[in-house]
Amino acid sequence: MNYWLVKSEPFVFSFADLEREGRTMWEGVRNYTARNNLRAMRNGDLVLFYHSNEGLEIVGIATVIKESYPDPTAEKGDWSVVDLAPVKRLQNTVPLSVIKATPALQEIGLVRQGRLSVMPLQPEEFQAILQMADTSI
DNA sequence: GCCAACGTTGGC
DNA sequence: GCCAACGTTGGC
Repeated sequence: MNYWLVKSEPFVFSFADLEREGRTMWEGVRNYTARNNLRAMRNGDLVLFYHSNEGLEIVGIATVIKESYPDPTAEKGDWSVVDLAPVKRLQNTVPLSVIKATPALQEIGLVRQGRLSVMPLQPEEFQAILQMADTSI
């Protein structure tokens, strides 16, 4: 089991959209590091869902339901997508400001590499965030 | 709206 | 292969 975090601008695609649609193809990643992270995802991995630009907080948990395949929206280049489904909304959302103020979370990509849109999480980071969210799987 | 961080592109 | 110029992301 691996743990991940993905970012989405909620006015483009929000966690509520994911819940409404039941599943989604995580398309449009055009960064090699992020793409390689998508390719390392396995069915059943858990994915925290972060709202960037607006909200600036982790709002929910998703899971990988289809491992990487070629991005049909890519006109050129070697890009990948995975399919995600919602697991549950967090009881309490976890804001970036709180994450930044939490010593145990100083190493996560959200803090260290602000622009990366798909990043791995250490199991203990994932668990710490769930605890802060008062949420269990 | 600004700007820092960082990735990509292209000239040499 | 280096590096300057440029584009994009995303927090503030």
